[in-house]
Amino acid sequence: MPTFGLVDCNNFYASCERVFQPSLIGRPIVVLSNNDGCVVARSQEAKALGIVMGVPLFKIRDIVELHDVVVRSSNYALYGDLSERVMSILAASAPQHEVYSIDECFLDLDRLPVKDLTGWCHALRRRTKRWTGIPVSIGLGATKTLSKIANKLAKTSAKADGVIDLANHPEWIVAALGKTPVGDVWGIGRRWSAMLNERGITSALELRNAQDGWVRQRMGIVGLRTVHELRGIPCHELETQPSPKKTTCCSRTFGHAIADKDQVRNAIISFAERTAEKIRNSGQVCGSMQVFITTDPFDTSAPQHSASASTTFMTPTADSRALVAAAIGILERFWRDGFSWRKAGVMLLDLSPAGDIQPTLFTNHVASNGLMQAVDRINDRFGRGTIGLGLSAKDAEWRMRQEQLSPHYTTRWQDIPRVRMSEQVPSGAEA
DNA sequence: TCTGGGGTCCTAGGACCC
DNA sequence: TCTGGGGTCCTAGGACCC
Repeated sequence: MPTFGLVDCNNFYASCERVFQPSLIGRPIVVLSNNDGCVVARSQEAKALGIVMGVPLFKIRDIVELHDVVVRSSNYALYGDLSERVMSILAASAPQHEVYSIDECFLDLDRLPVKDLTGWCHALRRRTKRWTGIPVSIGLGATKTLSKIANKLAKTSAKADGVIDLANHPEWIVAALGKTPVGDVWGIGRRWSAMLNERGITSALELRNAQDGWVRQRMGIVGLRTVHELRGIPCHELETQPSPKKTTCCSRTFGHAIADKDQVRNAIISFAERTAEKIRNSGQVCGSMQVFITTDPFDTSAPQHSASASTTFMTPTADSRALVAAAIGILERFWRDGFSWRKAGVMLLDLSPAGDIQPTLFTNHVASNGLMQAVDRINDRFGRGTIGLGLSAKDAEWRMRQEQLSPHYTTRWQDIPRVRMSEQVPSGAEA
């Protein structure tokens, strides 16, 4: 029987905010989405106040004021960097591992020369906390799905102290599944949860006991795999090699709706530049591109419309100039006056390794690659957007709001925290 | 007033082929 | 009158994840 471990950082974004600002410990914190729109992360204290995931900030203004909730814009530079630190500790502890998301990592604990797995997990928790400041919980199970459930229980059970092993305690499984709402099972989202509830299946245990044929018919092969995983039959392997992306996307909701074509074009241009940087960074080229714009679905008084179109490249490319030109061309094709646009995006599709390009007679890859490499190096060294195609204004109206942004403590020299020494050191000394 | 962004996989149906 | 069987590829849409 395999043993999967799932390490999950507790309230990750909120915990990151606390690492360099310990005065936030014990206080309710919410972290907002881009544009400071919705709540995307909450500290335990904020969850206890009844603030739910995804709620728009303006709907919880009263709670925020009444309980003095700390509000932060999302600081992905900080979260990404702390994530890498946590993951490197996990990688050193369990060589066979899969970084599953910014705050989660699956571990293969089978071949570990360890007798007391629970003790080993507690030690790993302590080490991660001490070295990074980030608290984690660890769940163990015979499948990924079961390790997810174990992890969730490890977070909520006071007795568990952050670690629960369902793999070596099969006698706990029925109770664990019985108290897990079916919607909390990995792979069961809102739609399926509602459908299952309607049919009297409310717990993970009831889902585990459902008939295969029925599950296959209602939820397809994907749902059936989840049910098998609940029974301890692994259907999802550990993926130790991150697989290359097949698509990539850059999209934004604008600060406010925009009717002016030039401004929308400027936004599209910078999205196209950003996606181009992304795929060059991963050593890929794209075979086709899609551009889309939509009006504000929440503004019921305004006429609604969404438009999108795509184009295919004769030779796959990652050249900013080619991608920006293509994006502008696509926008021209579907642009319509008379609407106020609220969101736009550029998607690159059919990504493939840059080395696989079949050159044609009509493109000069060597010159293109050299220029793009120079651009990327300059931006890497002096900051994103230092140089570009000179078409997109820095202070454009569509740029996102980030009014509560914490410093980039670990990734920007001028933001490095300063530590003031205590009395016994001459005043003014800083480290 | 104010509502995120970036991905994956699967399936059904249509076009087309022999 | 009576109109097969088997396959591929592509796309749009729906479900899910963090």
